[in-house]
Amino acid sequence: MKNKEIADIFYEIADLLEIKDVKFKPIAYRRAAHIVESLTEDLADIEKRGELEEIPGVGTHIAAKIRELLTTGKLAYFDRLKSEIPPGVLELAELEGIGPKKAMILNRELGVASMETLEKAASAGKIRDLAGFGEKSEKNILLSIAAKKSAKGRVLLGDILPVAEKIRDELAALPATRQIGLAGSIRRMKETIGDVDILASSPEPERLIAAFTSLPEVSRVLGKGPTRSSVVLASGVQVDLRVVEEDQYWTALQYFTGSKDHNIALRRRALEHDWSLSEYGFKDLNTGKNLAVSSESDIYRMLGLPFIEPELRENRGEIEAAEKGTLPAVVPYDSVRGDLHVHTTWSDGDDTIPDMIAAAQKLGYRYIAICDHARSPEIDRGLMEEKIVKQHQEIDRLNKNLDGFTVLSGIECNITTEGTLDLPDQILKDFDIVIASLHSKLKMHGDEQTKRVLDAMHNDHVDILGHPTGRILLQREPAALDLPAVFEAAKSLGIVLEINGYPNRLDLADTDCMKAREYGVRFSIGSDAHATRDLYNMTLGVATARRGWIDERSVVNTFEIEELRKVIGS
DNA sequence: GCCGTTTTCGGCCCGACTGTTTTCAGTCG
Repeated sequence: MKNKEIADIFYEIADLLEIKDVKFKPIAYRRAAHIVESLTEDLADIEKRGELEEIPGVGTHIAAKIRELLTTGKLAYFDRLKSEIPPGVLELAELEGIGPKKAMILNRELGVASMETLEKAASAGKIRDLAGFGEKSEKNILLSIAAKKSAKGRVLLGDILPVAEKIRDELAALPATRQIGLAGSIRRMKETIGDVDILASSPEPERLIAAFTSLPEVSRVLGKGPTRSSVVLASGVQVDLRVVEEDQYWTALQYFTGSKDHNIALRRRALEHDWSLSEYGFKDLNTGKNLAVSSESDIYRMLGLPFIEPELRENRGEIEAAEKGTLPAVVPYDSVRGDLHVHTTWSDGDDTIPDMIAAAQKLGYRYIAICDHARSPEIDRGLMEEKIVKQHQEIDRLNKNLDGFTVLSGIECNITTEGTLDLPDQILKDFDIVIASLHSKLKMHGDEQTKRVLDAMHNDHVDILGHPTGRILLQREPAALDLPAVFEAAKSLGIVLEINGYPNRLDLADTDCMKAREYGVRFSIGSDAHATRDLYNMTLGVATARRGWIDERSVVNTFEIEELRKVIGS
């Protein structure tokens, strides 16, 4: 049984215990689940060494449950819990405004066990008579059900980030606004976003909130108070605005950036100093006085820690690493010198090579690698061999007239089901850079899939493994690869692993980056641009690398062209 | 159920908003 499956069971146990109104255990299970999920080693291996109990958050009882799951694949305690909770109650508790308590009351009093039966009961006016409910809650339940039905759930960071930035900028322009910034998961640059958090300070919070709720993008106002408001956009995305006093902005920004687990860990730490940390600041519990803070760095410094970048705040060991001074200096957004994965009209791109050069120069890049697709059964706009010669002639011609900028001739090859590439070696040798990528048969069995990728990596001409797992966010699971074997091979063969910045790929994923970096491999961040506007995907790729704890020297496209050429042997 | 340079027992992050109440529970983030 894999770590992820065990973590999921612990998460569900936490939910079930919460429904049963058991105190504190849900926190313990959730904490254990979170830590298990972010381990870089298999629980089975840790168990073999008898070191389960040394995992933070895992004590005698949870360790025993991990052992039971590893050996039998089942957990009696989990099965018993499930049998004690009426089916459907968990589903009810997922509705906005319904928690464990109300879900249980609805089930007990009305026999409601699904969204459908709840909708019927609400429509029939049966809910308003229950103790603790009223007409308003009945109406809100119907609204929540409608919202749930139409909700797309999480959205891609790349889709929502520009929208959020626009709203932020609109509010920033108001006279009532002092400081303003994005917070929450969007500031941490998580690959998908549930809702958007915006934090502001203002001497006139009500005025700011009134402006916010009447923005043209807003389709429904969920709540509106003197310090916070929630709205839903026409796209179905929820946006929360909090307004605080100016001197509370930094602690509030830290607080609302999260993650929740990161904050809980920080607050624990604050309590060790007899301080209470909240969005309103530090409070000395002995004197009752507030401690001044004038930046986010101040908060970390007071807790004896260096500043922790928002992208790292996931409670994946960043606090411990910060404490030990082993936190990596993650790759800066402005350190990228070029883009190594760019398509053009030569294959399935929308813009020409000169267009892409001009756009790249605007971004301050020193080079780009044109990596159009090779012709494959899967890619019908890919390049035939005779066109490759012509493309190289164009690139040579363009390079002669460029000063301080280099166009590298590259190709994105498809890895065939047999683990070969779709171009012969005598052609591959003429490229500066060769990316090998999976585009088809992503559901192959794990052993076969891994062999296929490893075989391709053994081709001497391959420089980069493109979007290594082939996942499509919210759509397609990653291929069942033995990633440790791939990382090992990348290290020994000198193959660079791509962090693909295309909004629905972000592949390698942040957590895979964290694992890969332990092997000492190198990465390239590529936009996979199919048009000039896509070059901005680089930001998403860098964000993913940062979330994966990758430093600048591990990313080859932060190198100047001479050093890059040495790495890719061109 | 976990954890301990103030604890092996007694804590476990903390505040806003809503809708139900007539002082507060539940939910959310």
